[in-house]
Amino acid sequence: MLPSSTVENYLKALYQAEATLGEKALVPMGQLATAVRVAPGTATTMIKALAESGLVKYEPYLGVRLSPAGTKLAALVLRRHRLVEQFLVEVMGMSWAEVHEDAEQLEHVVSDRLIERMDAMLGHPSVDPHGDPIPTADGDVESHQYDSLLTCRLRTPVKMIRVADQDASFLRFLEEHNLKPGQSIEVELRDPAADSVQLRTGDDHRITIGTKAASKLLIEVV
Amino acid sequence: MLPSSTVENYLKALYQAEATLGEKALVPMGQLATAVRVAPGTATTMIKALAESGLVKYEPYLGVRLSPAGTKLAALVLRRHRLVEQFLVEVMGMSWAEVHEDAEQLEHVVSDRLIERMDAMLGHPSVDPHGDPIPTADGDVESHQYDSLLTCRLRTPVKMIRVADQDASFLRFLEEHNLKPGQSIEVELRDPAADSVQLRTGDDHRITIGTKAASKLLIEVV
DNA sequence: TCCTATATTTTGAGTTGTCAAAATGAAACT
DNA sequence: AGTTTCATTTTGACAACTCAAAATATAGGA
Ligand SMILES: [Mn+2]
Ligand SMILES: [Mn+2]
Ligand SMILES: [Mn+2]
Ligand SMILES: [Mn+2]
Repeated sequence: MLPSSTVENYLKALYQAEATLGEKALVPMGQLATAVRVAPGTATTMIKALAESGLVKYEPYLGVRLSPAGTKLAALVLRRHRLVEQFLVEVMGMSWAEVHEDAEQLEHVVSDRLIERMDAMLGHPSVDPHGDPIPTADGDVESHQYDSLLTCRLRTPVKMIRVADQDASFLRFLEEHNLKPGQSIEVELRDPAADSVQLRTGDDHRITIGTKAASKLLIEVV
Repeated sequence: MLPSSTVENYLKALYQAEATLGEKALVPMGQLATAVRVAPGTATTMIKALAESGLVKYEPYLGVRLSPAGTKLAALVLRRHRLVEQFLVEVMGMSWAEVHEDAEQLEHVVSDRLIERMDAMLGHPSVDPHGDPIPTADGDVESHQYDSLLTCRLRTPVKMIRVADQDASFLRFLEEHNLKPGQSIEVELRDPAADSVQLRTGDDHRITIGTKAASKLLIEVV
């Protein structure tokens, strides 16, 4: 049985939760329910079924973890999602702020044939428009641990790598200020009292953003 | 409530059945059930629900017909289907023989934004790769009545316009012999006893096909 | 240890879409 | 008119997914 879109969404949510929570941690049911926008009891029911079919390991009252099979399936959904996003931006000229919603649906219906065609047309990209890594067709991902503009050293040239947030208005804001993967940046000042971070971008613009926003902008020292 | 994929498939099937059956005729439940690949009783249940929501007119024991609202909805599904097919062929370089299956799924999830973007990239095409007309965004279609290679005059130059069959292996066969919309053709001979039709194509190839196949190739006198 | 706040599971129910098989209607043929 | 045939509808059931609200478990504080 090939997984329904619903199942794919649960698996993908778990995969992404595990990625931010750390490998060994169990994902709490509440968090999963929130992620897939469903009542807590609904998530419990679904997870028991997924455990039954071997896609997750379920520990009542503690949480869930993907099994190896579930992890692979989730990675393939993520591969489709990200390749579609990259395609919508690079080939169809859509804004990186608006591709997420479309990809959320398309990820469940694009065939292998189609997704591999997109991959080829894009020259086998390793990251999507937001800098998120694209899993291979076998489900392997290269996952780095990046610093953010909140944690990196001050007055040190860094390069933006990835945005860890899909919110459309946030992405539009970033686009307006040229804060996209590849951009060179320096953090000039952090003001904990003001909850703010002052940046200078490679094209010599100054912007001040909140610490929450800064933590979403992942970077690498040049 | 926006229609589910299931509802969209029923509406589209009705639309296409009405097109071949003739405007005023009711579509028999059996034919509809076959088209959407469902048991007869299932179609009855579904149609009663659609009648309830005003998308079809249902005459028990006689058949169904789309309401104006249902007709418009169906035309928009068909618009998405055909624009997607055209996109897959023209932009993604896929074969016209393999795009139907993908379009069958994509037609239910491509957003308005995305479909209009495709339409623009393709230069607002009026037909899809099989020569089927693409409805406008308001649901209007230009529907001609074409002769086929089975009904046209012998030894008279005609131009191929449309293939009235989506079967992949048939389409591959046609592709192999360059029998695509736009191709010039002449029917040299029809042999009712042999159930065959002999053709000469514009690029001077001779092919003999069955009458059933010939009836699927729609043409226009040059 | 007892109590309380919070997360999780259970229960009962509803929706959508489906089938197989029985019942029924319409039509066609003696 | 009576009977057979075929399409259609009805019935009863099930699978997948969901919710609200009640019941229960866990963990942290008193
Ligand atoms: Mn999704
Ligand atoms: Mn992304
Ligand atoms: Mn479809
Ligand atoms: Mn077509």
